[in-house]
Formats: sequence, structure tokens, C-alpha cells
Amino acid sequence: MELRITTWNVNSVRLRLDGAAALVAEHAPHVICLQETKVRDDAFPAAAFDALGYRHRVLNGIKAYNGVAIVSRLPLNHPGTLEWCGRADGRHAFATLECGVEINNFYVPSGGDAPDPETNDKFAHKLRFLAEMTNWFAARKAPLNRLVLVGDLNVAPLDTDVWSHTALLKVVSHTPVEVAALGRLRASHDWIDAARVFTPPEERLYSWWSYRARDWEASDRGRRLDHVWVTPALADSLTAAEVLRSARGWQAPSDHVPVTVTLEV
DNA sequence: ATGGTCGGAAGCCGA
Repeated sequence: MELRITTWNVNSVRLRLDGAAALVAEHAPHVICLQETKVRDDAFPAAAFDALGYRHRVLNGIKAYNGVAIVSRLPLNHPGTLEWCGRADGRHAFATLECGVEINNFYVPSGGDAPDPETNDKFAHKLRFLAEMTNWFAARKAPLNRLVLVGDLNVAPLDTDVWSHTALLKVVSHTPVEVAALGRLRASHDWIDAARVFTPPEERLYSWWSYRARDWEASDRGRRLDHVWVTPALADSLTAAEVLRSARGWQAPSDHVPVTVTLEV
């Protein structure tokens, strides 16, 4: 069967219900992984997702900040959430589909402004978070694992993942220390960067554009912060990966757009 | 070099 999984940082799920319907019309995902839902689980807009056909859910929301959710048309087995860096701050949810594919949805800390872990606690937290993820996946590594890791990883690793490599070398999201940390995470389970299988690394590819731009499309100062990764056991199953760039131009857009990976499982 | 805009909360903080 075909399996489509979308990751989307919504920046408030309650404000993106029209966008969610548009996403379903465009990509028809079986599973949607949301970040920055910014809502407690008891206030999650469950009815709206029921109406769209996503009746299975794993919620890990907190008031006002962060928050992740997995909503699915397919049953979600062994659902759960984990705390990272000792904080219950709504950054991870996981579940396994009946086909055996395990989905992990992450919202990695943004990291604040100064790319210096000595002076900026948020940046130190980001690096610790990526290191914890790395150790966790390395400890679970097995050749037959069919895992999917998606989310807002808040790092744009390639030169072509940002509008200007040189301009962003000292900007949090593209600094060498973060890119190296993300590289270690990728090596932790030999993860395959699905979007870069279908869009060559020479080609620019973004999933986020700042709200502060006068004209996001004209300036096109984007970054690829949102990722879909699969383990080697799923390499032969990959059939597509697509960034829904047009979503940035929707009414009341998130600053991130959905990214969808398609697998034949 | 700077400030630009969102969202959620509550009279700023995080992105």
C-alpha cells in the first residue's frame, strides 16, 4: 500500500484548520505530524480532524508553547510521548502503524539568538537535545528497523538549504556546530534524508520563510528546517518527497509549510 | 546594522 506521511509546523493548530483541510486536499496524507500546536490536549481541535478523517491521534500538547501531535487515518499502535533534556515540554510523540513502520515526530528547540552555548541557554538546550536524540536512536539501532523520523528539526544542514550559506553561517539554524550535531543524529541510524533523494543537493529547497519579510516569495529568503528521514530498511520503499511551497501563500499561513514523504510499504 | 511579524498569553516572551 501507499503510505503518505506529512510533517507540518503549524504555529498554533487552532488557527490552521483551513490549512489542514487544504493540506488534505493537496497531499492526502495518511498520517500528519504537527509541531507547535500550542494547545493543551483537552483543547486540541479533535472534531475538526475527525471531520477530515483523522480519527487516530497521539497528543503531547502544553499550554501556549511547543506541542506536537500525530493525527492519522490509520490506527496508531504503541502510542507514546517522551521527555527530553528532563523537560515535559511537548517535543516528541511516536506510534507504530499496522504495517510495522514506527513514526517519530519531533520539535527540536529553536535555539534562541546567540549561537554560543556558554552564554545562551537555549542554544545549549538545542545541542543537548540533538545529542540525546542521537544517543537514543543509536542505542535502538538495528538493520531491520523501519523507522520514520519527521519534524521541525530547526537545522538547515546543506548550503542549498538556506538562501545564503555565507550570510547564515553565524545565524542559529545553520551554524557549523548545529550542522555537525544534526550530522551525528543522521549517522545514529544511517538515516536517509528523503527530501534530498528526490530534490538533488545542488538545488535549493526550503520549508520555512520568516513572517518578517515584506514579500516572502519575492525575497525567497527561506530555510529547510522541516525534515522527513527514514531508516535504510525503508530506502527501497521511498517513492516521493514533496514540499508544499504554495502553503506559505495561503490565507493566515504558518511560517512553515508541509513536507510529505510517500512510501510503498 | 537594524528591524521587520506572528501567536498566545496577559500587560511580554518565544519564534
